[in-house]
Parts: sequence; C-alpha cells; structure tokens
Amino acid sequence: MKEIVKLPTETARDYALRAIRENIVSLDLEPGTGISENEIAGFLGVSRTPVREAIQELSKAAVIEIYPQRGSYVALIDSTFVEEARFLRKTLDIAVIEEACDLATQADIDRLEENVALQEFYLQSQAADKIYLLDDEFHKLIYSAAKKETLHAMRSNIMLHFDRVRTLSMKTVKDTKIVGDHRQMLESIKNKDKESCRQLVEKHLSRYHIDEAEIRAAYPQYFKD
Amino acid sequence: MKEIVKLPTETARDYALRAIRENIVSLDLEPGTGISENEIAGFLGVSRTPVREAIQELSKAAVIEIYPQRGSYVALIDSTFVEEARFLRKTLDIAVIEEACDLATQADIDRLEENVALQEFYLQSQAADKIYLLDDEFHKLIYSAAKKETLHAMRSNIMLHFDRVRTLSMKTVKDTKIVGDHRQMLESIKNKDKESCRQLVEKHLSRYHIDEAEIRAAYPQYFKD
DNA sequence: TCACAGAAACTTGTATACAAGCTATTTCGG
DNA sequence: CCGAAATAGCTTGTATACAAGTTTCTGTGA
Repeated sequence: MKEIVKLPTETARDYALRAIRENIVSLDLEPGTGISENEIAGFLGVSRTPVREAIQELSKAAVIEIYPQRGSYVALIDSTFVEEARFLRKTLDIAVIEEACDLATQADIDRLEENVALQEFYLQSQAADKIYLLDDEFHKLIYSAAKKETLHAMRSNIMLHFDRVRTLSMKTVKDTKIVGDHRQMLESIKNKDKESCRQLVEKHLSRYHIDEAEIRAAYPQYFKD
Repeated sequence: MKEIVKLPTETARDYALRAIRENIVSLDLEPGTGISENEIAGFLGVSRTPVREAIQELSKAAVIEIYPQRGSYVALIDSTFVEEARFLRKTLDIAVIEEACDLATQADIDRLEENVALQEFYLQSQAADKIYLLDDEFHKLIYSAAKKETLHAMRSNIMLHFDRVRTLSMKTVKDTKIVGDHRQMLESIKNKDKESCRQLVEKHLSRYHIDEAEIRAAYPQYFKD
C-alpha cells in the first residue's frame, strides 16, 4: 500500500476512503490481498472508526469483500462487474452526452475546452497520470453540463471495477487516441450533433475493450474464475 | 418514526439502515426532520456506531444531510434528484429490459409470472402495500434476468428520491394501472419484443409523472425551493 | 511422527468514552 | 429592562475498550 498525503481540510473518514480507493485502483493493493482495519488504521495514522467506515462503503461497491470475524479482502477482478460497468457507460454516457448537447452553456463549453487543451498538452509531455485525472474530469464535466451530477457520483462507484482493468491495460498498451476522442466529442457537443456523440462514445468504449484474455493471461492471479 | 422489528439474522448495522430507510420512504420521517444519532440509537435499541454507519450511507444517497457538529436532517424532496432518478430509469430500465428479452431463461419467466399473478391477486384485495413490495420485486427480477444485479443495487439508492414522491402520489391518487403495465411488460419479454418493451417502460414512467405541482401544493413543506 | 486439544492471536461487530464545535439559555453587569 | 458574556447542553467526529467468533500455532499425548 502506497502512502497518500492527508489533505488538511478533509476528515479522517474521507482521507481513509480516498487513500484506500486510490490504492485499489492503482493496484498497489492487489486484487485478492487481505486487508486489516487495524493495519490500515496504523498505516494512515487514524483510528479504526474512520477506516472501518471507508471499508464499509467500498464493500458496498463490491471492490472489498468483508467476511465477518474472518477478514476482508480486495475483491478479485470479476468480469461480471466489468461488463456491467461497460453496459452502464454504453447506455448512460450516451444518454447524458445527448442531454449535454441540449443543455451545455458557454461556461460548460469553456471548461471542456480548457480540459481538452490540457490533455493535448500533457499528451506531448507523456504524463500518463495527468491524462488519467483529466480523463475522469472530462466525463464529469459532461455529466455536470447535463445536470446529472448525482448520476455521475453513482457511476463512479461501479466504475472502480472498470478502472482497475484500465490500469492494467495502460501497463501493457499505451493508448494515445483517447485524447483525440475527447477532442471530437467536444466538437460534436458544440455542434449539438447527438448522432455523432453517440458514435464517438461507442468508439471510445471499444478502445478499452482490449482483448481481456490478453490481460487475463498476463495477470491471471488478479482475476476471478 | 415508526417501529421496525429487527430480524434475528441481520446485523445491527443492517437493521438500522433498513429501519431508517423505510421510515424515510414512508415519510414517517418527514422531509426536513432533524434526526439525532443518539435518539435513533436509543429508539432502535442499538448503540450509536451502527446507526452512524447507516446514516453515513444514506447521506451518500443524499436523502440525509449531515452538518458536522450541528445536526443531521432528512433531506427535503429535491426536484433535481427526482428528475435524475426519472432520467436514469428512462435510459437504464429500457436498456435492461431489452437485454432481458435476449437473456431471460424459463426460470426467469416463471418468477416474473408468479410475481405478476400475485400483483393481480392483491389488486383485488386492495392491498396497496403488498403491491408496492411486489412492484419493487418485479423490476428487480428484470434486472436479474438481464444479469445486471449490481446496477439494480445502484439504482435503488437514487430511487429513494423517486420513492418518496411515489408515496405521496399514492396518498392522493390510487393508480391501479401499473399492474396492467407489468402484465404487458412480461408478455413483451416473453415475445422478445424490444420495441414494445421500450414503449411500455416509457408509458409506465409517465404514470408517475403526475402533476408534481399538485403534490407540491398539497405538501409544500416537504419540498425544496 | 502424527493426532488432537487447547490456548493465543488474529479478525470484524458493537458499545462507550472523549474531543471539538455549535446553539441556546442563563446569569450577571450596566 | 436590556445586552453581552459565560455556561450548559446539544450535535457529530474520533479513539478506544470489549464482545464474539475464526484461524493458527503450540504443546502434549499416544
């Protein structure tokens, strides 16, 4: 488990949640790893209570499995959840981006422009981690433009399963085309071209649909079944 | 707050979550009500810890608002959230029922048949509360047939906002047509008729789209803005 | 060496004590 | 009588103690 610095403003509970979550997505906490509330509490420098609350929440998202009186484990990557995440994106992302075509204000467009410009900048700098964060932010901005912030928060949880696969795929394949996808999506939103948006989202998703068998072969111990 | 009996199998945490949730949906805990962890813990006969964890989770779904060191309140009904819930249903429910057309097994069909039969039975008995539960179960069975159980769990949380409006609308309007809708949906699934499914879900949703202004006029103190 | 019993060391679940902060009342001074 | 400051009583946030149960190790006996 890698160290995450605690922000001065956040509560111990939010800190624990953020730290554990990032470690799971980055695979520093490997799938299948046993985790202990006491151990993590000691590592983060807080008590068991906030750590426990964070673990409870992540167990709701099914990325942590709790066996009472026996132990808790980082869930193995389950193709079922990954597929459900992909299904959600395929339906909800499309519906939301179409809504954004109707509702996006100039301020929304400006924020998206700035985000994509930064992505294009960091693409040249080879700063993959920066692009990763900007990617998340990009999709969040679209949900925000469509006035669907709550749905985005909901989406985030199940996306954890998808994000772990994304981390693995980035270790093997470096896909620079996603920034281009984002640029095209932004242009389509500006043109209020819903059909183009729909096609772009589907193409965008297909990029992550890398041969799962390949990743599974490289990291079999991370997968369920 | 009405009393909910604790099941012998469930943990104190699950009991607290279920009890508070049901009280919020039934409006026995009225929107805007101040709630205290200590008070609820005493009422339920458990300690603050499990009650606190339950409240934390409900605050994630935005049906409880927590103001640190000041107090927690049952959130007022916010049209924004209700609309997002409706939007989610309109997109996700349709996509899932179409998937169910392809994937439903005979066992899935049988379970749906039994459920709808019970709805039709209780419709004659005027047992609105039974139908309410069967309604939830019906939609859950469809998600199950489509192998999208995780998405259903996710859907449940944001549906809390929708469910409170449903409770209010049932106090004013008695809508017996929903059972007929369910019967038609089931037949369309059996016929694998996706287009019919889509139309039925949209019609089904429009039934709940009762003049919100009417409900708001009857219970203005429950609404935000 | 092997089998089994028992204790010790873990796990999570729950209860309680304490800390920090906000609110409202109460009390004292003018 | 009015106002301001102190205070008591609430809130949630966090830490810790205890309970119940599982696993693992250890020692003892055959």
